[in-house]
Amino acid sequence: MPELPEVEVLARHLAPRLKDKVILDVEIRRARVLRPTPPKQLRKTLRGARFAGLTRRGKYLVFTLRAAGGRKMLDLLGHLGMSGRMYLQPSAASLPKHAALVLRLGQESFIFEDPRYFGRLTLDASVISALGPEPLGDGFTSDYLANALKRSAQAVKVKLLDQSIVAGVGNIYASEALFRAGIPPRLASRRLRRRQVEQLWRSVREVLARAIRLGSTLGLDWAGTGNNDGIFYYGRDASGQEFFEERLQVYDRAGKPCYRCQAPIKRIVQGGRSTFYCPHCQRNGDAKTSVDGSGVDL
DNA sequence: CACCATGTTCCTTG
DNA sequence: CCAAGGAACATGGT
Repeated sequence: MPELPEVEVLARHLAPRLKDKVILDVEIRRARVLRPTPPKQLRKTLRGARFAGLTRRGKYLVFTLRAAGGRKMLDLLGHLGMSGRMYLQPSAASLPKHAALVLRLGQESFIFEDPRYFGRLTLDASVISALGPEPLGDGFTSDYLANALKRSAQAVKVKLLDQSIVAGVGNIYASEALFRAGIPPRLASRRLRRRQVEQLWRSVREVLARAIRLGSTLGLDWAGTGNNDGIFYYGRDASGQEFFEERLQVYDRAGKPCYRCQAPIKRIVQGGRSTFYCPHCQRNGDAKTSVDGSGVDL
């Protein structure tokens, strides 16, 4: 379930529930997700530690813990990969099939499950330093983006997925942001005009901010027992209806009519990943390409 | 059976 | 040295 908005909503959800909880025991069921931390070290470090804070950086969760007994603080890094989930459940409940790691907190247990085991929960925080600025933070300006794009011949869509340029944009919101900005995904990033960079910069922020807002109001079922399993790309509301208040405009809509112009949405492959776009709304003409250039709306 | 999937990392090629 | 492309990771859904 991962991209910046989902991770952000998850962090907000978990933070107050984990605060001050003590890790009584650690069950490692798939050591692969700890990489590169050795299981023994993780167990020793976490046992007796107390949750102090939870933040997000890019698509990573950063759990801050106070080490057992001492005043030493440590960071535990979480990443959901493609299919990961993290949630609390009653300790007596049975574990999901693909539980990778369980932290026993008393009445409740913290579960990290991930069918594909691409996700991570590790003491190695080195990856964080390679991340670009937070798209919703002050470090991400249109000047910064212009500079980051200006020398590369790589397609702008591929560039948006580069976590060292901006942290947290994934395959879904990259397509969404380009649609909103009216920019063709195959355009070489160095070919963007200044106005397009500006629109892209704004669109990235708007698309992510809207998704966070949507996810914050859904009443998600983090354990995945119901319809709303914490993924809010797709999903249904309480009555089983697909909720569709202006959600995804192009992603996974190949062949369906563009909401803006009715032209069929196209799917192409870039860097081995699907890209969806509207061939009519996202042309490189100079004129009125922006789908929505109005309010900043954060 | 075939193909697709929200992500990252490693290896090869140019 | 760097940029770009592709495979690998592992499982499930359609």
